[in-house]
Order: sequence, then C-alpha cells, then structure tokens
Amino acid sequence: MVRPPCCHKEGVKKGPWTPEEDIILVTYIQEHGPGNWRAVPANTGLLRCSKSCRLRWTNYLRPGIKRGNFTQHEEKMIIHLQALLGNRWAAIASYLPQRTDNDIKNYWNTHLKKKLNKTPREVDQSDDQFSTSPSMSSSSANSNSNVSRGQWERHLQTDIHMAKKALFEALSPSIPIAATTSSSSESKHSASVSSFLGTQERSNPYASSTDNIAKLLKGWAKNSIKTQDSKNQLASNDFDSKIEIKKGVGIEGGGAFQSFPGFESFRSAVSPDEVKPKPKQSQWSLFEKWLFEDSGDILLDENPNFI
DNA sequence: AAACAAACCAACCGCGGCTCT
DNA sequence: TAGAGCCGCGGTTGGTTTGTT
Repeated sequence: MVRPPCCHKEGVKKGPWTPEEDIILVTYIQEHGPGNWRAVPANTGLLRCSKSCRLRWTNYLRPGIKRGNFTQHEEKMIIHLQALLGNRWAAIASYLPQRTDNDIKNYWNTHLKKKLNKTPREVDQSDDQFSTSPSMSSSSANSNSNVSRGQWERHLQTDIHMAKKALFEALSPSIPIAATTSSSSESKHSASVSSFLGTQERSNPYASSTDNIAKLLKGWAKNSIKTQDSKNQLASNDFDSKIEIKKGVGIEGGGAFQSFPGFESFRSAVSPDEVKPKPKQSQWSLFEKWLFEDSGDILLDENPNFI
C-alpha cells in the first residue's frame, strides 16, 4: 500500500521549533503524557505533524536528556555497543538513558567513525569486530566468504566475547578506563558534569539552543520545588507540578522567556538520577545478567575487585 | 576582514512493524 | 484475514557555527 507522507499536508510547519511551540508541546504532554502523537497537533493547535512533535519531545524536550560533550566512558560504551548491536541507535540509547538515539547517532557519525578510522591499529580492531559481529554489513560478511562457516562462527564467538569484555570494562566504573580510541583527553571530556546541563559552546538559534529549554525547564522546576516541597522529590517524568508555572507565566508573550533564570538551580534540584527513566532499570538488569553471566568467570579472574 | 571549508546537530523523510477495526 | 493507520527507527539533509587560509 502507498501511504502518503504524514508531513505533506497543507499548512504543516517545518523547520526549527520556536519557544512557543515547545511550551505548547511540553504543556500538552504534561497533561496527557507522551503517546497518541496524532492527537497532539489536533489538540494543541500546533501546525506540526505528529512525527515532528514526537521527535521534538524525544530528542529535545523530554526530561532527563543529557546534552553536551560525551564522556570517555560514554564514548567507549557507544563504541562497544555499536560493535555488538550495529547501527541500532535506539537499542544503544537504551543503555545510555540520558542520551537520545539521535544524539548518539550524530556523535557516532561525526566523531567516533572518524576516530576509529584514524589509527590503523584501531581500524584493525574495529574491523575485526565489525566484520564478525552479528550486526555486520552484508558486504563485510562477503569479504569473509573464503572463511569456513565453522571458523567464522568460532571467530564470531571470540569477538562477541571480546566485545562483551570490553563493554564490561566500559560499564564498570571501578575499573579504570584505559585511553583507547579516544584522542580527546580526559580533561576535554571531564566537563561531563557541566555537559549534563547542556552547555553548548556555540550560540545557536533557538531550535538548537539548550539555553532556552533550560530556562523553560528551570522555570518549571523552580516552581515545582516550591509547590512540591512536601513531596520531597520530583518524579522522574512527572512535570505535572511544573505546569503551574506555565499557567502563571502564560505562553503568550515572548517576553516571558526572558524572565526565566538559568538552568543551574534546575540542575541542583533535579539530579540525573531523578530524571533517569525508570524502565531502563530492567533493561540494565537483563543486560548486566547477559554480560556478566557469560564473561563473569574470566572477567572476575581479571578483575577480582569487581563486585 | 573576507572567503571558504569543515564540523556539528536539529529536523526531515521514508520504511517497517505493530495494532486496531 | 486483510487493510488502514500510527508509531518508532535509521538514514539523510540542510542550516548554522567554527576554524582555517
């Protein structure tokens, strides 16, 4: 069947999102929750297609998103997860709950791919992983056509094991991460704390500026802290209280945005843990189980201090 | 200071899978 | 069971910023 693209309707706006649109979208989602995206443009009056709304929410407005530089730890995780899972960015993102698939994809395409291609040794390593991992491309699979299936499977097992091991190392905070593929120094990435807050060095128009979103969220958070003091904490995805500030400030009048202070107090008010999506926990458990049960014996031999 | 190139990233597009009727 | 519609994902594009000459 041929389905007309959802965004080809007349009067559907494209391009960068405005603060007003963001507020409308966030407000609606606070009230109704994410999902049923088709209803969002209809119910909010936004001149955006449902896809665009979902994308804006998941990649930018959703609470708990970490922006800015990737840490070395994250970088390593992405490399190894990519080796294991291939370009399944959503799956990879599920192990980096604070990063969006789009962010990871962009980072891979703009940074990591180049890095891995830079040093021959790393290329060899990554080629090994990629050419024998389950996620390898058909072209790379063909390049091994002269290798017998048995050999290839043994190689595959070995590489999966090695990838697991590497991933284990990356996931384990107690084990020092050796400077491997990253050419960027720790100091360069040590700004992870500040990067969590989305410090973008570049000054961008609104749509690519975290500042404005930060201001918005900060405003909501600030208000919610006041109103929810007795509740003692912010629910991870619960912005119900934050909506109040919207009602107070109003979405009309761009000047309202000027009144929002910086993001700092939002940072202090909402810790990364608090905004971490809940469902990831079970994924972690399964993943860790898979990771550790197979590699655990060897890994624990090598890292007796773990656990 | 201007022109050009490279890097970056938000957003779009189209496909596949799932759900509902 | 088949068709229609929606959602999510991955690939790609295009605008903006930054760096270099």
